[in-house]
Amino acid sequence: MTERGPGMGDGAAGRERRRALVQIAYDHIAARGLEGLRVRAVAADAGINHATLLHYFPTKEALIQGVVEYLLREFQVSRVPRPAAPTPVEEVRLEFEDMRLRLRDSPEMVVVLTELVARARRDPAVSRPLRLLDDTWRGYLAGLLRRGVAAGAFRADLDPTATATALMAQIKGLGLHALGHADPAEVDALAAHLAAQVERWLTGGATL
Amino acid sequence: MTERGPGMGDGAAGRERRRALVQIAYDHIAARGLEGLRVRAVAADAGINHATLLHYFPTKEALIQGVVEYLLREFQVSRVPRPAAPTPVEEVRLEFEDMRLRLRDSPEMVVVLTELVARARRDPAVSRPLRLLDDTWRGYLAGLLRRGVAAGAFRADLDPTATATALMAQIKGLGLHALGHADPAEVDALAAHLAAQVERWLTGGATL
Amino acid sequence: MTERGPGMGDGAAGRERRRALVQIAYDHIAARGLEGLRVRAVAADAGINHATLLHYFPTKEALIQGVVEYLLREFQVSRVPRPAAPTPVEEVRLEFEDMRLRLRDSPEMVVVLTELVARARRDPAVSRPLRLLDDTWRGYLAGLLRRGVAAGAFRADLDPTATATALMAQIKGLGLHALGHADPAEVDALAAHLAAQVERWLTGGATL
Amino acid sequence: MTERGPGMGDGAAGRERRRALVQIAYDHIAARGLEGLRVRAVAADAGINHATLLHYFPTKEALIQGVVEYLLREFQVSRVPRPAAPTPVEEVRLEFEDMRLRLRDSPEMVVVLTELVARARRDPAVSRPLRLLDDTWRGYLAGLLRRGVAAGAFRADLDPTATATALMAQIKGLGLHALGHADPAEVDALAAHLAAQVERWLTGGATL
DNA sequence: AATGAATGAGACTTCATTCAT
DNA sequence: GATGAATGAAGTCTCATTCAT
Repeated sequence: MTERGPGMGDGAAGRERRRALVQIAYDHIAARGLEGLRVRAVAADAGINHATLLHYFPTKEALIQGVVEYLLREFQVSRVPRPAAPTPVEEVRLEFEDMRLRLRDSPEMVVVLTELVARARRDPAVSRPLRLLDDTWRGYLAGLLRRGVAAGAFRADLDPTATATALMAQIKGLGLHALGHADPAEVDALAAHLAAQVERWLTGGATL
Repeated sequence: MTERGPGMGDGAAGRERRRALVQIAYDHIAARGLEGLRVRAVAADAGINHATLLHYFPTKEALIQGVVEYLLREFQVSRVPRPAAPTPVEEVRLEFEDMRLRLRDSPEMVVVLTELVARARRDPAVSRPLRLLDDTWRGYLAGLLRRGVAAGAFRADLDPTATATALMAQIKGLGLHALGHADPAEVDALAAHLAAQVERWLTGGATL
Repeated sequence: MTERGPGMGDGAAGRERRRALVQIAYDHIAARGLEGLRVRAVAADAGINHATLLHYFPTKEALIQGVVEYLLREFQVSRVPRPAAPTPVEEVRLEFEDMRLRLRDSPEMVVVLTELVARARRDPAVSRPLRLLDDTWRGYLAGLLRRGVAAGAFRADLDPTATATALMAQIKGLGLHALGHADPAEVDALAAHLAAQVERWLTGGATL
Repeated sequence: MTERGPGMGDGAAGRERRRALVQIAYDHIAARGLEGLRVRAVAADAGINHATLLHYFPTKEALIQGVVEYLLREFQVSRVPRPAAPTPVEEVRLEFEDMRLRLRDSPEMVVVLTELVARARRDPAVSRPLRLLDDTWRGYLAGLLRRGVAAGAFRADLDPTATATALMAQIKGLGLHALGHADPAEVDALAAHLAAQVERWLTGGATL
């Protein structure tokens, strides 16, 4: 995905160094924004010459690409482990819980993601993987909802895709709102509120 | 009298030119991001020397500050006109409608806002007015909800403040999601879906 | 001497304003050096628009010229009043006393003078009046010495002009040294020391 | 390893280039004053890009600092070689000779020094090393005078420190005066005159 | 693989000066 | 006489990138 010269950073040591550089760049973006990302500063933090960094990532854009990939991987990893046989309702609740825990334990993740979303509008190299992430996520949620409907846990007239989209928007809203309001208690309350509201919608009366 | 103090560029022509410059800067941010904002480019688009721009805004930050204020004003202005005696349910629905129309008619507004939210984390001069906007909005929504409860339109056990916060998060989520997904029909559907879900929550699920 | 447009600042009020501006410029040079002299800052301190300043001094150089003239005038004025019938020895001593008092009461004068001396090397408009000041001073001192020789107060074999030059160099050295060493007691001691040394030279034995 | 830290440009070639840049900056200051020092012009004269200069001196101030250090070194170097067993009288005379030769052979040194003295009032980074130079010089002179007194060459009632200070002031005065009066013969005469006067003071007027 | 040196494009800002009103 | 607007030249500094070693 990233441009990689032949033999460049392909050994085990090379891979490790690339990983370390991405991690540092990620931290820098979290702290100072994409706007404040400096190749020299990242290299300095890694204890290497900035020209050496460009051996691993031929360009600043390539480094940012690395961060995007890293972030997407982290998103998969940081999901709370699903219990063996969760109910559909439980599974939806865990989606909010995922975001709640991320906001509590690694808010930088949300910060960096927001930075990337802002840039995505001008940079297909960023928007493409981000959209891919969204599509994967929506697919997962829609499936989950469909299973819930089939199992009778959710209303029969539910539109799985539209509801999945709404779910995502609400979770994103939770993240965006938390970004501007540091109080963790408020964030937890908001997460609970949204989860409850969604639950009522999913399981609620037959009307629409 | 004093140099660079207030009072400079305060004549009618001066005010107008300041407004024009802010408008241009706003467009630039929408198109290229805060990161891509260039004093020279803004001045060039305004047909003036870039030093002249600094006559009106002594620093780039001041110009950005001007954009922030402009945006907040626009937010007030771009609300859909409320009917004479709307029902509480109608009023809530109009909140989603506001965002939907903004996303349709002036998506840059949401783009610029997202840029500012990202920067707000590092710049109190941006975060302060943004937080003020949020507080005002929440106050308005909470009042609206309270009136709805009093009028018997909403569930009696509603927590107005928490619900107002959730409402805001959902509307923000709508905006953020729309940023990444250009299809207007999908955005409209999402807005309708969220409004319906909220309505069910507010009214207790019986009415529609 | 300064360039002055017809009718510009020639009335009584105009002259007074010119004087005030020069005074402010003089203070600025004393505080921040010629290097730090700003037309706008001077105008601001005078409570006028910077463009108005340029009505009185069409250019920054003209303003500096004004300061040079002002300084030369001040130098005449700040001499200690001579007693009715001073002895030649007394008169020489008063030359050191003049510098000592200036260093004590208006050190800016010496500061500004040093700034001008430094610039004089590159600016004939400054070096010319400065050289004039020196010549006048030397003429005065040589005359004084000649009278002292004639009166038998000084050695007969004194070279008036060479000695006048040496006297000036020593007084300048006193000033320059004081610039770098703030302790007034040390400066006073130095002045006394130099005066004593000169006196011994002027009145001393017949040898050379 | 770290960016812009010490160790950059410390190879033999780096040291040499730094030296060359300082030399050029020194010449520029001599010719156009500190006020007229331009990073770009220095780089151009060195035949390098101005950004490359900032690779060696991260800031203009650092370059000036380099000039200060260079000047102080030059001052030590440019002293006339002392004869094996000079008399104290001879040693004092050589102090004036030092300044005379500098004024004749490298007047820029005095020019630059005057520029720095003027700036020292506003810049501790300049005033500190300058004061150090003065203190060293005074210490040397006081020791010299003390030895002369001990050897019976100078008056027994001499105050070594005060006299050392006076000596410095006179030599500075010689330099400052020479700055404004280009005629070398006059400068030589002045140096001789001051040396003779000082000598009479030191020896009590009897010897020569 | 790693480095230090070098570069060029460009950013923001400062400031004396000019001009129309 | 006075002002605010406007300008252009110039200045320092930043930064991603290239290159020789």
